[in-house]
Amino acid sequence: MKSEDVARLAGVSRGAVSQILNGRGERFSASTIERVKEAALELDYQPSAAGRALAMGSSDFVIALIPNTTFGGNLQDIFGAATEQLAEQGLTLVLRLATTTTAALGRLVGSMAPRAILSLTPFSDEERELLERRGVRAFDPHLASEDQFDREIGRLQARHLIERGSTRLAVARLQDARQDPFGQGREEGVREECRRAGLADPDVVHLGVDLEQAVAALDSLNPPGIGIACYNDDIATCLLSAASIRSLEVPEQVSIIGMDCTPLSQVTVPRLTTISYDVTAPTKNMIANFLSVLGETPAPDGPVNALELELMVGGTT
Amino acid sequence: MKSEDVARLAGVSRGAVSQILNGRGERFSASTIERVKEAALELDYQPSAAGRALAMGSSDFVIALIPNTTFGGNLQDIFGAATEQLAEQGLTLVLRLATTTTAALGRLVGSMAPRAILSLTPFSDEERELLERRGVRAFDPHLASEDQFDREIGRLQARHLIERGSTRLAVARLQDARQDPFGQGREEGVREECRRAGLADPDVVHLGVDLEQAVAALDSLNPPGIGIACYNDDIATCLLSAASIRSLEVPEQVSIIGMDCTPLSQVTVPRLTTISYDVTAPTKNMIANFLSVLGETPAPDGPVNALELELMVGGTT
DNA sequence: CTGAAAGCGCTTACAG
DNA sequence: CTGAAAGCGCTTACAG
Repeated sequence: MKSEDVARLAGVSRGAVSQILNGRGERFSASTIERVKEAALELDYQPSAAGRALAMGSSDFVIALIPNTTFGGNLQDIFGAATEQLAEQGLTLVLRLATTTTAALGRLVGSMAPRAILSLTPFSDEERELLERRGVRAFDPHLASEDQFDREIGRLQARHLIERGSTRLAVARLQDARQDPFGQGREEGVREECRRAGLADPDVVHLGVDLEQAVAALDSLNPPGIGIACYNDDIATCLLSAASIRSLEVPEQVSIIGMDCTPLSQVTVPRLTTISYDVTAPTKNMIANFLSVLGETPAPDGPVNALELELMVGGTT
Repeated sequence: MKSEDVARLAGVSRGAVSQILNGRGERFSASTIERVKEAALELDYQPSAAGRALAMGSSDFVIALIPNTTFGGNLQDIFGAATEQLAEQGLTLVLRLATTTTAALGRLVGSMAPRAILSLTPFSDEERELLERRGVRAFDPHLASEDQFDREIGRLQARHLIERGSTRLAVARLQDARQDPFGQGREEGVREECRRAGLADPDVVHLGVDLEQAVAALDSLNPPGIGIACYNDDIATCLLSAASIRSLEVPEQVSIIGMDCTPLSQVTVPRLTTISYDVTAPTKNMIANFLSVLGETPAPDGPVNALELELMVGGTT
């Protein structure tokens, strides 16, 4: 099914088909336009992505890079809508696992010639420079300052723990450094609040989702009398189990606050205190941003940098 | 950076560059081959995907369809290795959210002309037929019988509960039918084992990851004295919390078995009894299968249909 | 053993 | 208002 077939059925040239189907057909008569569109529909014509890309110098692909990190929302929530919005603009959203090296990213965009590339995590300077050099538009959640954002999360956790009476804080980070990209910023946020409140610097423990590790980590913090700001809800849940094993009362002897507000975090006993953060929001902003840059949609109205954090007070603080 | 640049630098024609870089350059002298390869490296030459696709009639893309369902493994585990294996064959693996309609699938393959399409869930007959008609190779985990597989899981859960002394069984499925594609088969597996053991048919409850629902569901099963086979570990964890809220002893008064062996399921108190299933295995099989069909790799040795289920006995049964 | 030419399906100036 | 032609970057018969 090529454009020639459509042209023949509609009784026009291939050029006309192209113009009309791409919305640049003002100069054709209404009846011609109608005929061509019907022919395309009739034949279920799908323009060849390769043909278009070659002629236009860049493909209709938009690449979304998926980071290694696990994160709150599931892909469907994040990219389901975007896939369709972009399809309406004639663009094809494809997902790729985040490349490990900048060189690999170069190969990817070199061969695909995507219209744009989106990333759920900020691009490095090196990547950004490469993409610019190759003329590929790059978009990332691009918070005012990613680091600032993580600090804010840490501060929020710490403030809440302190409000609830903790006088000794700790930070529980992930053992696997690859999964812990935000740990540093959050730790600093907690430290800041400790100082502001005149408390000692927080102890820091690293652990995975593992009960033995959690018990060891908890022991090392010398409970009772500790408030723990956790990297995520999974870690918080582990520590909650560890407290139960050590027969420590939560929140009286050990306070715990998580991050993400995962579904499971809300079914623990007691229910976990955590911070809810809508991952889909910044992504939606990113997509809206991208579409507006394409000039095909009005600019997004909401501020891109809003920190949509909500404290969910449960029974662990 | 086009093949012409490489040709010029190496002092050969574009055709020669193409042949040599694609491994069909036996007929050229070793020194020519060397020169061309060096020139390509030197210029960091990336063949245009569009150019290749147009000339060859099909692109180098391999599409992997990601289902809506949440499932055990994370994407990185499942597709990280595959991305690289395919890259070695010159193929580009891209991920797409599973299309909602067969028509959308048709548009996708129509425009992308992928070399093959993989799906984590079996293709429907309609989809399979469409893909065949379009000449796109389709691969799915393609278990001996998907349904058979789910039955086996249900049976395994039920047998274990019965072994452990449960004389009254129940099945806990997901409330959201879209997330519950395997529920029916598993329920039947449980029912089968009940009959075989001379027990009454299992009660069936539907719930989401929600504590209130879990408590209500548990109440409706008239504990104590019930063994519950759960759709997944999240549901099992919910019910475990519900039992705690109702002060029911686990496993003495309520037995619970999950499915998936998620990390969090192994840090509950008591630790959840569940079934571990390596999602990456069938996917690896699928990829190996695909590569062998490409004729570029020896056929996979392992049986594709092995049911890699392992009972993980914890403290809830 | 190597190069020149045609063609893949599309779009876009350009000529009528 | 419409069509014929050139060109996008590649591969593949084919001619030398």
